[in-house]
Amino acid sequence: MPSMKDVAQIAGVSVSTVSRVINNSIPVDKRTRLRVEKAIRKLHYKPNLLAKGLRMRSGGIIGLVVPEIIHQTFVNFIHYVEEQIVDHGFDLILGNTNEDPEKEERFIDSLIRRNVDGIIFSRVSDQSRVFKILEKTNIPVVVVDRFLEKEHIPSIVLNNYKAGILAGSHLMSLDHKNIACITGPLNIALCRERLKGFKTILSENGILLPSGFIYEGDFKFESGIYAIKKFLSDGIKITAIWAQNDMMAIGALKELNKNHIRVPGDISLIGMDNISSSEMVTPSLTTIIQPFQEMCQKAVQVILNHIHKKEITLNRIVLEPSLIIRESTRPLKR
Amino acid sequence: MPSMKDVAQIAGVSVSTVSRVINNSIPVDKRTRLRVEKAIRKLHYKPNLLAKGLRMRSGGIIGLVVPEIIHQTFVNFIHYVEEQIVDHGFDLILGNTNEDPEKEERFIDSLIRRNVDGIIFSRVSDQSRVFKILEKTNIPVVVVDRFLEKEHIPSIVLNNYKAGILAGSHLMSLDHKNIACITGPLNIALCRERLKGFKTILSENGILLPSGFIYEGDFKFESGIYAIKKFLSDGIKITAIWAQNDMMAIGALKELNKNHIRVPGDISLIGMDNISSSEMVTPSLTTIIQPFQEMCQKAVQVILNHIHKKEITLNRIVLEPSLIIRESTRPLKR
DNA sequence: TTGTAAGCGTTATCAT
DNA sequence: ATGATAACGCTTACAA
Repeated sequence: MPSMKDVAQIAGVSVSTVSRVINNSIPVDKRTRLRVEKAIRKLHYKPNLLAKGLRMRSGGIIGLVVPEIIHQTFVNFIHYVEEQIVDHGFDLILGNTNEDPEKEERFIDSLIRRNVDGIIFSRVSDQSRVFKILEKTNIPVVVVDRFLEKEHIPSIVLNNYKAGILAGSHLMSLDHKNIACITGPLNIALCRERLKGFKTILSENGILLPSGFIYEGDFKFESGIYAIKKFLSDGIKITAIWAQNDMMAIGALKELNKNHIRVPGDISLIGMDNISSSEMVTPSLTTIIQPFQEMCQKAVQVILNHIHKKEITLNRIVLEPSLIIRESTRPLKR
Repeated sequence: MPSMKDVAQIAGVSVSTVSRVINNSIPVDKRTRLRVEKAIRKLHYKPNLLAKGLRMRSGGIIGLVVPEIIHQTFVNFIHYVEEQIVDHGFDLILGNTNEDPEKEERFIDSLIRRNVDGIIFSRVSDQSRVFKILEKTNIPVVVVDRFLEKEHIPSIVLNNYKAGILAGSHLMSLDHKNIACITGPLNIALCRERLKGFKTILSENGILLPSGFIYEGDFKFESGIYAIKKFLSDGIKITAIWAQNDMMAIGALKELNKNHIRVPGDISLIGMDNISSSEMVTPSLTTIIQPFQEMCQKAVQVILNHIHKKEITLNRIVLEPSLIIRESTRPLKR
């Protein structure tokens, strides 16, 4: 690979001039610029990014930390973040932590040592040690899909409370009164938020959500299956279910099918996330949409602001969910 | 961030000694080593990877090029490659090309300029220009899920012919005789291979696959839907279908459901890939498994061999598919 | 065994 | 407007 030196030699100038025409940092004579550009083309010269990154203390990369890759939510994040990142001329280093604090730390460590320009987290745990490490580095950081309570770290989240409201309202608008909920892990704040919104809107309309009607899952397909098994064995009478993500909704659907309970004939089912599978199953799922793309756009924007303006404009950005009605919900028949 | 210089100063040695204890490249006195290690701990020192990469001409990263992120197949690749990569102490830079040659080139370019240690491609086009660029760099390269005809580039692929055999055999073992196939894009060699295997085993057993029984799709959900629509409007009589990936199989399932054709009651359906959705739909899908994890392991192994031994051992690795029988296929009722 | 110094390929500060 | 030169943080002959 040719270096600036080679270009300089061919163009008959010094390396500094080459650097100047490349970054047009300082005005340079038209005729020498032309000579340099010609040499660059001739050699197919491209500046080495490690050298540049070393010198500028900025590696030209952004790190994305996910707790899991297979999960559809994070696939969305990876997809949209990558899109944004490269649009702004950065490269993306991806790290999967598997919720393992040690892997998390190793990855962050590696990023720091690469003079990373920013780090985007999705769904980190509140007590993650990495933030202590990052505090000393003034590397821009943003958390997607999770508020950090203690820290003053910029974050972008969905209005999860509102999601609960939407789900509840929709079901009630269809006259359902015996409603159950399959939640995500309730030690995750956003799940509690969702549930709170759901409960609130129901109770405002005189509908109770007894604890037996709530099943705490873990966002996985199997949770949906177990939830239905539980509801069935408990013998509770319901006509509608909200699962806090589509994966669990699809699990529920599967188990309902197995028990010859028709959706939406006998039970209306609503999910959340609008993952691609949600319109592939039969019946296609009514669900709550998270604006993943917008979330990622904001995340990158926050990072860029931080990089360029050295100042954080807005710490907490809240985006709104919306409802998409498909086949899995229908009015209660009397 | 502290540098070697700082460590050296505190330990009262030169930077070279520090470098030596870190890389234990050359024996160093026990007592000085201890002093250095203490200083390292005290400062929480970690070598800067850009400087190292610059000097060593090896960035400590591996690039992964995918044509699409959302697609389940590539999610699998990303997942398993990441796993392997970090296990071997590298970081992963992810690039999505969207099949756009320009994006492809920009990404490869960026990797080269980062002194990347190796590049893993999945499903590149044969005429991609990047290989010409890469030829001059002697950067280790490996292609997963695609043989490159012209080039002598190491690649790891599935025995797609065998996949066709497996699908066909299974269907015939269930006594099906009127069989259709929904293929991927037939300009992709692996799709032709799959079809060839399928046709071959059928014809060996006296079963023909008329061209009207073949629908060329594009691996997407919608293709499955269109295929069924076509079969139905053409009025062809079939009792079994092989879709060359699960996505299309699920699309087919959806459209069959819509037309009140029961699976597997009226039609047996078999897919390929074993994506997570394949066991979530009802009925769960009989499908052909690709050993994604093994493919990625091999890919990384090939890269590492190339890096260390400077010699390519094996150019083409072929892995075998297997069949998993679930609910969507059953013996033909007479 | 350890230190000195050159070099990896840039950018930035100073002169000129 | 341009050119030396130091610096970024590391590895590695070569000397000592």
